[in-house]
Amino acid sequence: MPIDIDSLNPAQKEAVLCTEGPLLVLAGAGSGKTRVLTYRIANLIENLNVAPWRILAITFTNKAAAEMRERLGALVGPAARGMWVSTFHSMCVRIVRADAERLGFTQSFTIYADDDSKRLVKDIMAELDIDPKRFPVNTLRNRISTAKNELIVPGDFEAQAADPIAKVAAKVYTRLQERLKAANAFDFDDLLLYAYLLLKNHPDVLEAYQDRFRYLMVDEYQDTNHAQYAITTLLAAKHKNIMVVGDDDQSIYSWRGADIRNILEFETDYPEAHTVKLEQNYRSVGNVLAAANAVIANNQNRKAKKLFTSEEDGDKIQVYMASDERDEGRWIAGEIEKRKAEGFSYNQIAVFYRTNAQSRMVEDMLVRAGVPYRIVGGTRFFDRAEIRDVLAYLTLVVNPADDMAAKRVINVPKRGIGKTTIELIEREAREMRMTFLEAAELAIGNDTIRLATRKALGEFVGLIKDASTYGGDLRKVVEAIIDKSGLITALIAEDTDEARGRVENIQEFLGVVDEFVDTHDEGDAEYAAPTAESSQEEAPVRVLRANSLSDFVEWVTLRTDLDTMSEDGTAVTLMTVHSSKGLEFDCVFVAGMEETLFPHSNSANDPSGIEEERRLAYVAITRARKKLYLTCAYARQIFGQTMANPTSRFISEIPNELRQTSGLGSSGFEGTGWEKRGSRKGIAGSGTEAGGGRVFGQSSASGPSNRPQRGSYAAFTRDTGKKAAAGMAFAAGDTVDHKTFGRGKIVKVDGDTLHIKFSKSGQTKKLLKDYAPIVKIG
DNA sequence: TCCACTCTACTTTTT
DNA sequence: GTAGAGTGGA
Repeated sequence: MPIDIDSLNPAQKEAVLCTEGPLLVLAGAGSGKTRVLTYRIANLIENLNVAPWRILAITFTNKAAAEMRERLGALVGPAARGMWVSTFHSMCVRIVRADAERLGFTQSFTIYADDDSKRLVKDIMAELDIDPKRFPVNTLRNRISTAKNELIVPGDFEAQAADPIAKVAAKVYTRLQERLKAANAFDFDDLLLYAYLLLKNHPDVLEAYQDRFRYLMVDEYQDTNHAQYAITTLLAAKHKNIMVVGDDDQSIYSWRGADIRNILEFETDYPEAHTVKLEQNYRSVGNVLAAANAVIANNQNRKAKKLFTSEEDGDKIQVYMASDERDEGRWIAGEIEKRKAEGFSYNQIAVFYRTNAQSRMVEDMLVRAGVPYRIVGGTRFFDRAEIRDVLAYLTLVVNPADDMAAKRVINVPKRGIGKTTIELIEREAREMRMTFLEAAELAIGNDTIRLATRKALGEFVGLIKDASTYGGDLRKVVEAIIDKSGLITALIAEDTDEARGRVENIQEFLGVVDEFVDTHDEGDAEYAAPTAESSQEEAPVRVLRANSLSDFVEWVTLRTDLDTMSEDGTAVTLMTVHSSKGLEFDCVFVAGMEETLFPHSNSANDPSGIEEERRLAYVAITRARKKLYLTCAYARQIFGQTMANPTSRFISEIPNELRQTSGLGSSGFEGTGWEKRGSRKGIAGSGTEAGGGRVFGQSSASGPSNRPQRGSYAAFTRDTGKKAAAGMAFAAGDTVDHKTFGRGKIVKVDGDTLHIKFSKSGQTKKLLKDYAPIVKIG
């Protein structure tokens, strides 16, 4: 299939045809950089006869990788399969896995997701007797993470630790690495760190990769941190065929260690580098682009460039000043409906916000307006307790040395193995230098423990051991493990809506298994890492096998909700500005455009912080193809307190003639309808009979069945006149449903105070009728 | 050992 | 306003 290079503009063409030597592509937002990347690869394969497996393309998200693979498939057909198109993290897993023994790990290592590693750090702090009040877990973790991203190993970190926090962090860091190694596990940062160390310290390994990958391409280069920079530099050192694509104006991850200098100084690193600027924007209408240019022009530290378009001007940027966040959400919902009536699809509309916490009110208002939506990020599917439990079981089967996983589920569901027993096992494990699971097995014969507990231990250990012998169909294996774990049985026994929701989530998880099996069949494009021993001409071998539990666990740990964002179903997309990078929508709303929120107060103090916030604003604006809305609220509840903050400077940085302002009392919304009714949560619930849609706010732990992703919008249809609790009449004898306490009966009404006896707890509580999240159901 | 209640800190962004 | 940790009672 010949590729049509003439369809590219001159700058794009230049980037595609410049295949040898270092190349820096400065690609403005919407300038067709993915097209350039894919065409460049296709050109290498089709016209220059480069073997696909000599090409390495690195992206930041799995979604971007998948998209690129798909586009390449369309351009070059099956040849695309031999290529490594992956994220930094999955590439590093592959590299590290191939030579795990050299790093002191075994091939069956597992990866600690964020909360696992946090638990581990807490554990270590307890072990080292560190006061979490003086040294907050997250502060220490950030220090350690930064160190790892800077490729500083514990020894060096300890040596250069100056302040008290660093000294403590150094101790924790040292112990953390020991514990991780003992658990045969890596955390996210370790994947990069160890991949680097492997390449750095083993010249034979490095050479194998250098010879294998003659052409390197790195997307979103502005977001690379030092470790990623060092890895690519090593890989490219021999042949110097490295192309990096990025936009310094879209660098929004410096807090995560991304170093904008990597892109700004590319030309210093490679003096012979060729540079191409892509400045024609094919995405946005003129006014949107002009607004973006105007905002970003306020940044000092950037490479000069100015995007242009041949599109028409389009509508002005709409600025809406709401009275508060409720009004803001309501207005957004109303505008969405108007655009929908004009023919926009919900799929092409997105609402962005700076912080996840803001999503609540927007969600609430969309629910009330009957607008279907899906949330990307925030309380993530894979972070839900029940899903993490299932994952812990699977992880433990793959890697029995994973102590965090073992401790997580040894008493989930409840088996009567309590704190005392767990501490005993831990002590034993430490003294005998064995894994937690081994120590647990040993404890079965320990007659200082109650017989019932020992029996439970035996069952638990037995179930993990048995599970490792299961074979065959992956889905069957996973189902069997879940079944034997007793998780579902226990949840069903709970017999609450919440538990039913959790069961649903676990069932949905099985759908994820199917997805893995489906996407890792014949058409898969993942190939084995070369090891130092393997000959470089060896035919590539696929490594992510569709029927392998360990491969599934790896895949699932490295994926995020963003990757799961399904296209099916029609719904408005809600997400943080950060998650929006790389996406585009016809119609974009950015909520919360106020000082202290956006720019966020945490960034207000230093100029570089403000510049990053401004880049974030730039990213948000440039996602819009046709229509852009910026909204702010005069007053907003932050932390339960009402705050009034001035309008974001980013709004005033947009020239007056490009924007159109409305709001603040002008729309006559006062007391007109559904948006005013009731307290924020729970009131819109349309009854709570089994199967009825509960519409309680999407709080992470309490509403497992409320996750509005993946097409489950049934619960989010328009609320047809259920009364709010405020103003609702209650009488003794009424049955009500409470958001957290479940069903209860009103035993007494005392003015505004309701005395409700809840059947689940058997307790009687006093609740205020206007504020309690309750619905009358009979 | 488990449960329920109280208190506190939290909210920037995530591969 | 809320999730998580910590505490004390059953």
